[in-house]
Amino acid sequence: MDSKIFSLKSKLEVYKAMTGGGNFADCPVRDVIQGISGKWSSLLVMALAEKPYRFGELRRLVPDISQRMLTQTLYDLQRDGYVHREVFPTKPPSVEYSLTDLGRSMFAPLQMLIQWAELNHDAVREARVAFDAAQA
Amino acid sequence: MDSKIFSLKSKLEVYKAMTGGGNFADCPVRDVIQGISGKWSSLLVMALAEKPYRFGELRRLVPDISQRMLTQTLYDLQRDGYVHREVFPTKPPSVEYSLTDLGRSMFAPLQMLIQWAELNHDAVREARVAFDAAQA
DNA sequence: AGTGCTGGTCTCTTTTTGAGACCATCGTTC
DNA sequence: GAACGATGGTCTCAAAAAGAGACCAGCACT
Repeated sequence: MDSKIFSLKSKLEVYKAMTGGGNFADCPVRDVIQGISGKWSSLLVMALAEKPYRFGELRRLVPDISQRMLTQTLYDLQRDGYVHREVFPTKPPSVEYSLTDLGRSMFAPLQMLIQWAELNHDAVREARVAFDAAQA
Repeated sequence: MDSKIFSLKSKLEVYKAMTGGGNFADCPVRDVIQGISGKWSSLLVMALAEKPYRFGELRRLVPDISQRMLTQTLYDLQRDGYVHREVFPTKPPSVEYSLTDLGRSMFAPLQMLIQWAELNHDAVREARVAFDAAQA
């Protein structure tokens, strides 16, 4: 792990990085973030961070993903270089998905967000309840 | 900031946290993550981390968001407790959006991911090009 | 011959998103 | 005094994305 990702920048610097210096569209950072902010991407990266999985295993692990979205999300993750796909010539052929080095390096900061969520999901749930009560 | 979010857990622990101990559906961590993994959520949190903004300012800052999605994403962020909405009785009324304490505490780990993206967007772009070339 | 497992694709329906018109009110301008 | 712009939205309709489930080929086992 490169420790530089832990060296905090000022909010303004981060802001400029994401916006591309004042222009929110056509920004590479935003492009990368949106690539991993899909509904299933982080979940699959998380699963594969534990160990490599085969297609059917992932499907059983995440029961509420459709086969279609599993195929497509894995394809997108592979295209962006986070996931490696390997076909084994068994009968029938089996396919194993695993994180690449890039994927593992991305999982490190993602883990921070997951830990935050773990510590704060109560606060979020309470905020929702309070908000819905105030609306009614 | 609670420094505990920086104390790394094992991958397996994180995995169990997100899956709810083996069950990927009905998991509070996953619920929170999916709430902030929408297409526009992180972008708006980022903008508001710099300073509070008014509705129209956000719209001009993020030119490719529709008014409809801006309204709805801000509503969702407010409901989950990340964003505070304040109406000022000017003529016509103006509305200011700002991060709550919860929103600011969530922005800290999000920032890690943004920094990772900033450092690695070249690698991702190259992976895409290589993948597309291999497919053709 | 029938059944199951593999990792998908194809089609159809429902949900989500995007594009753009419309709205009420007030201040300013012509 | 009538037109215009700015405020922060909502409403409708079209397009895109996602979910549900049928289907497929090949081989093993019974």
